[in-house]
Amino acid sequence: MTATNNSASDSSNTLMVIDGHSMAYRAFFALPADNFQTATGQHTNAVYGFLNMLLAMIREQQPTHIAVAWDMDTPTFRSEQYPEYKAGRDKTPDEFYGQIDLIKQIMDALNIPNIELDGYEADDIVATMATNAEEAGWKARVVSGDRDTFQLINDNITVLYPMRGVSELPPFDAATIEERYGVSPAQYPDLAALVGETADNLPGVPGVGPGFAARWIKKYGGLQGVLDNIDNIGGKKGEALRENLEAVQRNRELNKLVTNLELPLDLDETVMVNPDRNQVAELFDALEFNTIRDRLFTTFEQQLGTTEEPPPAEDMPETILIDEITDWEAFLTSISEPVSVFCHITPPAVITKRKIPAPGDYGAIRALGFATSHATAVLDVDAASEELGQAVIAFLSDSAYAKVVYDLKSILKALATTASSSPLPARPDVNTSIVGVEDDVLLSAYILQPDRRGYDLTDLVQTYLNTRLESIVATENQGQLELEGIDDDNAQQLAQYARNAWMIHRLNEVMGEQLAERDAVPLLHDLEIPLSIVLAKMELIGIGIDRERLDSLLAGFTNEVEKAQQSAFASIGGQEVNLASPKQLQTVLFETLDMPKTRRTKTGYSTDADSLADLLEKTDHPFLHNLMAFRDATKLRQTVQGLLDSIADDERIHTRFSQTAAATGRLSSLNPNLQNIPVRTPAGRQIRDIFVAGTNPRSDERTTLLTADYSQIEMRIMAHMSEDAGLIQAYQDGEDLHRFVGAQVFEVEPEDVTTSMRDKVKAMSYGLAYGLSSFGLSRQLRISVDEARELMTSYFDRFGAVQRYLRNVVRQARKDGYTQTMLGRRRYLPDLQSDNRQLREMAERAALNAPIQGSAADLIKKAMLGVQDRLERDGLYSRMILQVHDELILEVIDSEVDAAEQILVEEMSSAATLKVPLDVQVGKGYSWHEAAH
DNA sequence: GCCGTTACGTA
DNA sequence: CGTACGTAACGGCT
Repeated sequence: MTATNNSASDSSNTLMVIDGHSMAYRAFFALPADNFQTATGQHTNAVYGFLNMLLAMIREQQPTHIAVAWDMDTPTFRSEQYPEYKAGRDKTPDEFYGQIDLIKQIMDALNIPNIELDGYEADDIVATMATNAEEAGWKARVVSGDRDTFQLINDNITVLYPMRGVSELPPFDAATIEERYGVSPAQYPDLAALVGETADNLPGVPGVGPGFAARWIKKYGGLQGVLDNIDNIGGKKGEALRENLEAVQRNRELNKLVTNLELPLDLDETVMVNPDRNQVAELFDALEFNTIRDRLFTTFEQQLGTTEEPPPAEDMPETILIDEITDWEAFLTSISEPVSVFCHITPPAVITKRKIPAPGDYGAIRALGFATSHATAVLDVDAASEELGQAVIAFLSDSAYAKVVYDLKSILKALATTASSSPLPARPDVNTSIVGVEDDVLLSAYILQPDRRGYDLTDLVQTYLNTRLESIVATENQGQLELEGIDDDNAQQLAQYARNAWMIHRLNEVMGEQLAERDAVPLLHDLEIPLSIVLAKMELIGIGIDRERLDSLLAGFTNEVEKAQQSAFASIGGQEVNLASPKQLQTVLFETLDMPKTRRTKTGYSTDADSLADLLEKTDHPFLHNLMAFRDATKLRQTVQGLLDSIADDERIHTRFSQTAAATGRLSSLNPNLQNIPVRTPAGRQIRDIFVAGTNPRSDERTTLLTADYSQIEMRIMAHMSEDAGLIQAYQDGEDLHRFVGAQVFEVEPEDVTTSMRDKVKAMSYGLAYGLSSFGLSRQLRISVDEARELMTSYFDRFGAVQRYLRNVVRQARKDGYTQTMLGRRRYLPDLQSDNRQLREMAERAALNAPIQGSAADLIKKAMLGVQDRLERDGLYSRMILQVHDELILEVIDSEVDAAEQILVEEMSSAATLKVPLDVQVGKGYSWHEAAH
């Protein structure tokens, strides 16, 4: 965007210049600070109010140019002339702290200049700019809560003055001033000088208000006239005027705004341009601003004349439409480098009632875009001949052609299930459907930035290429199909797919370089990409479900919910409240029943399980017991209902493993989440019992579930990384770790370690990797903070290397800016440098945990590749179906149980060679519950 | 309908 | 005032 249409003489230009501090301060008092706080305690009410005001002003005033003027902390000519100037003001509230700086950062991101000038106030900058604008033949709009700016008003300059907080900013023109004060704008400072300005600590003439002052000014034509006739003014007020003559003259000098400052930038440089979306997104993420984000972009787009034209694909080679086999052959022969392939996958059907994708539906590939550095092409699958379809399939499975894709796993799944009637018939063999994938830019982005929130192609293009992809087509990671910004014309849609392929091509170039720089290429090539293929298989296979038992569980839990609810109502005298509403519960517990207050939350007092347990101890009220039973039962019912809704047509559940969700490198599971199926309570374990061994398509044999989990993987990784001799010895000797540690810490013989001792050191050991504090430990163990502190001290006395390691992890992370796992997976933690203590300490705990949790994730991912490879190479029919962080679940046919078990143990325990053994425990059974050991 | 909050399941 | 996740319900907002 250039300023070509905004030359300095253009009379259609409107400059909006804002007195930043004045507006921020108004916004601060207009919105409750308590309601605008980030998780880390930074207040944002002034920032939010300011932005809202800014957007409203852009919409209403439609400026072509914007600038924000700021006061500096340094003395001004006014304070030098009159030291009491602005003295005696109330102290700025603590909650205001930091908000000015945030606003300035946002202005930077919006490419709106922040202007400040040593020795002058924002007002003077505002005055100079408005005057300059007028001289250039522009209009000017001054946004300020300082009435001194009224003196600037004329035909071309209007002041927008905040009323009712910052929600209304009516324009003040000459008529408004005349009407309100009875003087012209030019005379307003005369009036103000007589009346005085409390806010600036400028007393005027006692007893003289705006009314009298206006009358004098009218009569004598201005302050000068008043002073010339000072002896003709009678009465007490005349007397007072004569006595305060100096103050009035001083006031008039001080409230005169400077209009001829040397500014650090030209008017033209305030032209509105597009915001830096990345910077805005980053700031808004930190500020937890979500709804205002779109409003901001829309406002800017509308004001700037809608669309940013430049197609994101500068330098993009011309696109050819492939609709004949000869086109395809010509395209192929021209290729001498990896081909970027974009697959347009129709989104799966959605169950409208619950807004979830239909279980087991992975969509179909309807179009493909292709790109290399010198060619782009697009192919409409529906319009393709069978011959052309076959040619594409051959290309995809040909390892001679290297490929770059976005979201390999989704493509493999769609390809595996596309209807056989399509020119692109189903390619159920995930091993061969696409071969030669050199990069999946989705996975590359994850490795480069594992704590991003979204990895939509649009977002990646924005971040890495700094361009916009107007609309792109949905895949698994994007959610929905929307083609905004282009018309229905099929050709245009197809062109978009080619552009997407081109973007993938360019992303690959940029990201490939970054990955190479940080030696992360093996992590992509040898771990994440092959894992994507394994995960695609696991998702396609799914896990067997005993629907009948699940149905009866639902009935049982529903019944329990009902019973608990009735008892709960009965125990509070028949009052019917919504037990699922924390708000209503608060009323019952803390008002009706007048129970002691619990932990504070944002909206009142906590009613979580811990708090209820505390209350039960204190009050022994039956309502609490019933409420807890209700909570338990609803949670279980909800889990069961969720599972029932996710059963696919093959009577199995196909969870989706997200490979890009967890910042530490772990997988996550969704739709449904099979990584949080209950296991601790008997009722919960009933749910594990409905996950069963199902039928194997290649065998008539009976099947069994085999589970294998790493024993204390994170503790072992800590022992390995810290090289703590005691811990390593204990693991090598195969001792009961917690008993061993307990014996050391409490200085008793291992056989004399009591359950209570063991529990304490166990909690401590587990807590270590999370950055547990003595306070946290005391809470968890329900012991005093002193006792917890003693426990920690004697723990670290015995295992000093662990403490040194943990400290060192944080220190190194602070130095490097990131942590690293055993396979070199990085997590960047900029907050380690934050001034905000809460933020910084959170980052420190994350730094502590990330290498441990992340290395464990690395290990099991590596093990999964090993297990899958062995199963296939050994020709087994058994299949890996689930991963739950430190556990793998296989569905094996009975004749392969021993072989599969051996593979699991071997591959999992050899995933890495540590200074301690990697113990793997295996269990088998018909159900997941039975297979637990 | 969207979104933040609260609550709770897992490793 | 212990890390990492996903899901669901409520209730205020648009």
